[in-house]
Amino acid sequence: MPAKDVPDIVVSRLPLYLRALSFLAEEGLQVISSKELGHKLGISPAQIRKDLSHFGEFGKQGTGYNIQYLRDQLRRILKVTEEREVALVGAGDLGRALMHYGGFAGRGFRISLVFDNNPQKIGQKMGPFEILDSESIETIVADRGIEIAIVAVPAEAAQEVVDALVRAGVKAILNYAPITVKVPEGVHVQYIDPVIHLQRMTYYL
Amino acid sequence: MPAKDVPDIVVSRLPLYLRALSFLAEEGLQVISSKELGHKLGISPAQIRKDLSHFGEFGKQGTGYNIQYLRDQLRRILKVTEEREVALVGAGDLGRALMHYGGFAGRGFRISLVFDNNPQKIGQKMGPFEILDSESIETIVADRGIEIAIVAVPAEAAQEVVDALVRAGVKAILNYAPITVKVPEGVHVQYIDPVIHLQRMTYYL
DNA sequence: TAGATTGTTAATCGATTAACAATC
DNA sequence: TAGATTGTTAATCGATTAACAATC
Repeated sequence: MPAKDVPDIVVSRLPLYLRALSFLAEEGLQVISSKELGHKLGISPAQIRKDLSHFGEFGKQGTGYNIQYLRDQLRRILKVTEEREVALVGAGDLGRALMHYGGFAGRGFRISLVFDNNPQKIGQKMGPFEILDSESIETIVADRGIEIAIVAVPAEAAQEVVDALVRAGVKAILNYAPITVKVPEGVHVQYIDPVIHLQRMTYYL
Repeated sequence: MPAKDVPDIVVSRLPLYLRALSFLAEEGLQVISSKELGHKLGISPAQIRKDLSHFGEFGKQGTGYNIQYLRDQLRRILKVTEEREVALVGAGDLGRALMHYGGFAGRGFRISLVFDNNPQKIGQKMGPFEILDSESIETIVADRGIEIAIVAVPAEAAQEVVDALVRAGVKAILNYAPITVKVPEGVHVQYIDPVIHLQRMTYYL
């Protein structure tokens, strides 16, 4: 359904547009131009128009973009119109923080399973969920048809967890472990490592 | 000291090289070629060589790169040879997780101040630190000469916190709040929003 | 020496920007 | 209508890759 040859870098900006538009819609605003939106995001107006043009015509000459309409279109393009179930692996401090994070709701995601390999933790409650044994990732995640997972385990355990998730049919993994993991073609991985982000700035100090 | 015109995108990859090399050094390996390193990181060998060539000649023909040596050079280039003090703003679940995160030590950073604006929390202990009043960011961070901060507060409070940090002289901000913030020229911001990363993958599902 | 791999140049590829006709 | 802004084309800019002489 989506155009087959949209550059990844264009896709990577769409969530930023969506986030800004959702905020503007909450503020009750109706319309925004590429110029104004670009100013808010630090992106050129031409780039915003070009990015959106890969998916259709969403604006109106002389006026700009209807905020609610464009937001809804972006949700559709990014396939986050419904909340998708997410499996969380790792019930440490980070896992707990993610569990309690209020920012998933309304943006397309809902954590609905939590796994850990620590016998002390398995069977205990974290938030509304019972912590499940990591050994059961493959069967339970597959049964539930979950396609998205968040990995919040130590580096040493990450590849093994990712392998289990892949076998369970997961296609999108957000990896907090500070290691590059191997996945087969067709499985997507995004990385969050705060130290990497910090080191990207210290160069300029 | 660093070459003035190294592209940002090149700088952004250096921390990934450093992370991989540190891991390889811990494993006790001595030497690696651009081909092998590229394979581990999913980056072309030519790109690794080109990236490094912006900063000097670190390899040896026919052999590759001495792992410890290149690691040390990257630490120097990225200015993470010493541990730098980091101010953390936000003592919620995420702030606590960051506080307890063991991954900063040895990679150039050490959280050394924690702020929050909640009177219930101010004065309490979190980890080894007393939680300080956000009102005092400007004076305390400036006094300590801290240049790096992590913002882990709700979106509504983020711009205000960032403004205070900038006034305190902070030059590098890692922002976990789901909002694009305005900063003056010369102040660097990196963003971590798990939902953005997840939405970058749902497009492909 | 033969084999391997670097550092670098030139070619290719792709992304961003500028400009403007179309049009609301 | 006059003014504003889109969608798109073409030009520019920049990044990646291929190729290879140098050399360990």
